[in-house]
Amino acid sequence: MQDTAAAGGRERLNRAKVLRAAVELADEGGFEALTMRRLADRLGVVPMALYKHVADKRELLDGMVDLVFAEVEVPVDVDWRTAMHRRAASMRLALLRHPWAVGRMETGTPGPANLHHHNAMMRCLRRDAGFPFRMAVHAYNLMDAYVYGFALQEKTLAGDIPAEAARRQKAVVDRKPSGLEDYPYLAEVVTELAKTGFAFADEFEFGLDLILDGLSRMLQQASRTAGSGSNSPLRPSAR
Amino acid sequence: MQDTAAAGGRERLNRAKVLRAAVELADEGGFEALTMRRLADRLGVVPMALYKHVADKRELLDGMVDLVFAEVEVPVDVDWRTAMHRRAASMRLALLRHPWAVGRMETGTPGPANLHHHNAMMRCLRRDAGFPFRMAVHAYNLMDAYVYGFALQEKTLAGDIPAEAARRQKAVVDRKPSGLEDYPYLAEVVTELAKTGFAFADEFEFGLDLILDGLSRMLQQASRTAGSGSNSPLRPSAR
DNA sequence: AAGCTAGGCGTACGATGTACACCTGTCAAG
DNA sequence: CTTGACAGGTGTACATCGTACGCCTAGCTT
Repeated sequence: MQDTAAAGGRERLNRAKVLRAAVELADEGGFEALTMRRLADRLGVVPMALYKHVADKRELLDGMVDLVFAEVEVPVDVDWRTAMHRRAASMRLALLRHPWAVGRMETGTPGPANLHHHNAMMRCLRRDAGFPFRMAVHAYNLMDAYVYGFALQEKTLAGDIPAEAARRQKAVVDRKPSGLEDYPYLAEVVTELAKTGFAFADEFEFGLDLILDGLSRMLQQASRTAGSGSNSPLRPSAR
Repeated sequence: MQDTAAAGGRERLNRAKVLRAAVELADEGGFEALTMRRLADRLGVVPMALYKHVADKRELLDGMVDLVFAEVEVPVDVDWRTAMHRRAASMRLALLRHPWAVGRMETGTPGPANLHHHNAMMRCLRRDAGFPFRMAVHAYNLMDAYVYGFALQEKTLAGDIPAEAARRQKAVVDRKPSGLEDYPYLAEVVTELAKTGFAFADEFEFGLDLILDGLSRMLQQASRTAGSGSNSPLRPSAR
């Protein structure tokens, strides 16, 4: 079968197929499962054949990351706050689908979907919301840091591979004889969250709403003081 | 000289020395420079000698991460807000000194410094600040997500290896003929920040203050409604 | 019909983590 | 003082990784 496929008229490979297969492979087995050899196997091809479509593994990763960016929506024609809320939620879900992408979204050479995404974000903040330039940069950085950081924690605490998370919790609980008794406040967290569970979606919403609240408050304040001559305070409360 | 050192009375290795050398190596050359062989070289020893002190590379990394945790201060005997501010700044600086640790602080098996740190954090939030349990968890998650996420961006945009950052900027600017002209809002960011520069420290403070503002506002509100019978709204503004 | 080229194949090399067997200096027990 | 156990350094070897280099062939252009 493999011979017939190799000898007969098999579909030709192309860059898009390689990238899609790579994403699937990484989704299924995690980042370390993504190997040029395994990727070639999955495509029914010899490892070196891949190099006719991607320059090297770094470029392959760049392409994969851009596919993830393409999955993230930046809504238009809604007020900036719901747009930012939806895009943050959308980014979180994309990173939940592709845990291997966490921490890699801004590395490597940015692809077209990446550039489009960032441009749409800045347009929303500047034109739609009306943030002054520096404040838009601040807002963007803050939101991105939160989303990426949250995705990172969600991945290491719950996701990637479930067995890993279980092992970690076990390691904390079964800590020698006394274990957590030296750490009463940590013990509270472990026992309490073991009872009630940990809802990442709610957790995410909490921080996101708090941040968006702060930003919109600051935006109102900036537009209020815009008419007067006072130099507007662009920082939250200063110390 | 190497022979004499090998033959003569060289200092014995121990776990702490191995960990310290590993941190130095990763600090200097980045994560991918940390190799069992190179680490052994630096210690004047054969690769397999390391395995008498660490079980494998994963355990080595666990130990290294715990050294980073040990560098992060959680101030006591100050009000919760300055404590949290100082600890966040301290964490950011530690991750700036050790970029390889970004995204790895909560992976692997937690070491003693890690446990101590988390316990101290929860103690500050629960006992000193007086947050109710769920709110303390929310607050901790929010702050950690922000700090880790910010460190991630700071590392990929500025740090790790400077040459990398320069190459990235170049790649965006020299984008074929038209380049950024399809992305006017992105272009604004590139040109504007090229002029004025990008102060990560200020950027960090902005987001941190905004978050701490939100948390302290929420804390006041929670303690105000604590006396009355109303079910306290533990969420920022809910949509 | 001729030959150019895109794209798949095979072999090979250096780097990596680490299993396994060995050797040796130090120190406690007899 | 001898002995023998053991902690700790050594050497060899293997599977797996990314990828450089050269060959081969099908199919399209001329």
